[in-house]
Amino acid sequence: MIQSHDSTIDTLIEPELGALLGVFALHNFIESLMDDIDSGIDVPHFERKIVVWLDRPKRIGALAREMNVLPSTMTTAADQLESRGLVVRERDPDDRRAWLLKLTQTGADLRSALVVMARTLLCETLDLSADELNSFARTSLKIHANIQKHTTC
Amino acid sequence: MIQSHDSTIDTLIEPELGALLGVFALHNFIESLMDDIDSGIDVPHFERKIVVWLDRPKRIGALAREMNVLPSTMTTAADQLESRGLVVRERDPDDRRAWLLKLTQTGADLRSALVVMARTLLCETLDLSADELNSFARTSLKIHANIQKHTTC
DNA sequence: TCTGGATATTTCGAAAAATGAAGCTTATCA
DNA sequence: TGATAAGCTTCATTTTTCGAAATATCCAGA
Repeated sequence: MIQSHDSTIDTLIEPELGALLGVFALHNFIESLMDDIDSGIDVPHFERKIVVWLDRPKRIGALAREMNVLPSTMTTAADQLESRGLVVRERDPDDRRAWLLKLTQTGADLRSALVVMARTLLCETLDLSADELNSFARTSLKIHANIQKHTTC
Repeated sequence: MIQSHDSTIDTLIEPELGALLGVFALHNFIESLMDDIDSGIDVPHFERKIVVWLDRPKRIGALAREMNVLPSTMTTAADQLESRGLVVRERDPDDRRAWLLKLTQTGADLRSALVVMARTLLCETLDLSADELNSFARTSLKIHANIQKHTTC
């Protein structure tokens, strides 16, 4: 198992690569924060993520694509959220095959609590300046919008 | 299942919230890109992610914390990577309990291929200006560094 | 208008992934 | 020196996700 030093190399970091790792790190950090926050809330982890993603009513299939899971996985999670009164399924008026997941008031309250607390911890913990945060948010929003273009239902 | 409109509300988006969603979206987007890229590479998904995370040799426990998984999960994944010749385990010279995961040349080659291709697709697909990308990368690197402070082994 | 192909979601068994308790070794501290 | 904590591993169990098949709906082209 132990080999000589010559058979391995150290890799270099380029700026964009650092950006990727930063995004990964931030994503994982936020996830671990969310795990910590709601140890008192009996909602499974993935379902909690869905609640955060539901900034507006979305189709099950679109949400699955955004979150990089299969539709069948999203179906199961939606069942869970629905049984807990956090979302309702509504027919998409534009397409009778499709369903919209929409937060209930209970779901929206949970979402607000999750997001506000995660965001507060994020700003305090990561020590970004106002400029950095605004710029990061602006680019991040643009990225989000551009990605939506690629996954629009 | 179908309820009246009065029982649900629409939520508003604040900028920092958009930033969070952007990060989530970007993370998922990169992951789906990586899924697409290496359909010809017989390495499971999580193990591929580990390869990207190994910008330098890291302890199994530290890596597990960074990636928000349990050490036992990381052990299994490391076994896989080792059996494929992508990493080697080396004793941490500072602590004989601990192991460092270090990329082999094969692992480093795979990492370069994954990262370069993902980054190229990222820049072309998401249409960021050079300023936006550099600023995003800079903040992202800072975020990464700050998060490392919270998970240092 | 009709038809064939594509799409949206669901079901449910199978597969994959992750957990978590227990164990061994090593490090730290009083 | 002894007690406690930390790092990693093992392996049985649980959880999560996949994926094939099915049904309903949509849509473009003939």
